[in-house]
Amino acid sequence: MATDTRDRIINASAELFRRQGYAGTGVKQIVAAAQAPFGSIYHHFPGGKEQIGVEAIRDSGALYALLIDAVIDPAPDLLSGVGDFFAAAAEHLRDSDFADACPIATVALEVASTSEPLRQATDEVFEGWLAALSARLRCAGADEERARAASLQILSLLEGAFILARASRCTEALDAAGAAATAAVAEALRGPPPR
Amino acid sequence: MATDTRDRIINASAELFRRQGYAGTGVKQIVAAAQAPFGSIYHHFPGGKEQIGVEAIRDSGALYALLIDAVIDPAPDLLSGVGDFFAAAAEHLRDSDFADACPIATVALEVASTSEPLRQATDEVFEGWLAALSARLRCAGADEERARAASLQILSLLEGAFILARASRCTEALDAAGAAATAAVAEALRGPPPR
DNA sequence: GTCTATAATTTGATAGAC
DNA sequence: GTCTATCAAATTATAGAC
Repeated sequence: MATDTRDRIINASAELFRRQGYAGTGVKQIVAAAQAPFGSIYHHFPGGKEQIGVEAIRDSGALYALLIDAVIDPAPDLLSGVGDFFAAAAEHLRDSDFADACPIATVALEVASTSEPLRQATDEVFEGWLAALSARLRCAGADEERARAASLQILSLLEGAFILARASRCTEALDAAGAAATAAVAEALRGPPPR
Repeated sequence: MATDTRDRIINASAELFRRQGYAGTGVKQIVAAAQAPFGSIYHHFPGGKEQIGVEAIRDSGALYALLIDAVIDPAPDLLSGVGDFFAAAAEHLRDSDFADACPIATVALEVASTSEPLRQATDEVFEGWLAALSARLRCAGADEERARAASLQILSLLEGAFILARASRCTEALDAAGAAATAAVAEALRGPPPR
């Protein structure tokens, strides 16, 4: 199939970018991992490495959004769902020898000041995740403003804890962050405090 | 002076790594920014780029620790001190056109799975910051366990919010994270809840 | 010891044979 | 349309002139 090669290239790129970053991953390394001939890169992606980057970021973002659904939605309530997600993230990180954390965080930091197309792609992915989180908080009863703030806090906690966990090769930070994230959910659902 | 060149190389490297990451910064770019001749790199740093990386990470870490002191210690109490730090971080980020966030986060993610010496350097820097935060929380009355957890939460919030802020070119995430961080401080100082 | 010139390799990208 | 051979430029690193 013709598009099969294309998919393999995107998947391989996404995985490599997640672990080594954008600049640290060469196009040759990508085609080797995707078991694709070198020239096919520029047949399927006329925009070269940057186009691959944009598509890999979007693809990773959509896939991770599905993961969020899959872990949070089966939980009895949002509070435990968020807690479950941090626990699952910690487990997956350990199982991957501390390689697989956020699929786009490394690239996001690398390209924030060096490539507008890539920066925008990471921004859109983050905003998508935030919208999904925020919608769930609103469904659970939080008002718009609190839902947005809590979503930002939860995602910040997750992303920051991923950094500390990968650097220390230990999931302690994810445990602490998970506790703070569930606290943020509880706070958002508590509603405006009586004064 | 002989060591002056060395310092300029480290300073220039630290600045470039902060904005573009480790893999995205070439040795030639470093010597150009440091206004140093190319050969002097390997005179002062026989270990090459990786040695420069380790020293730049350590140097950045020590400098940022001083900044933490400078912002938090003048505050009337730890709670407002932590709040001040997030506000100062947001201002500095805006002033640098969203380039200057955490000095080592980008590198930390890049090297976590690719270079043990660099990974260890980032780990030590993070642990140093956590120790400084934890000591302040203990001074303010938190017990050891709560001080450690709150420190991890605060640093995770800061690092994660930096990612979102750089990607979105907007400091909204830092504001939300700052609020959660002060809440974490308050929680840690509240002591064990009566049961 | 400072620095230039260059080595050896790898980078992203292209041309053109099949 | 698939893939090989190759390009020019950039990469880290070294040798050796001064």
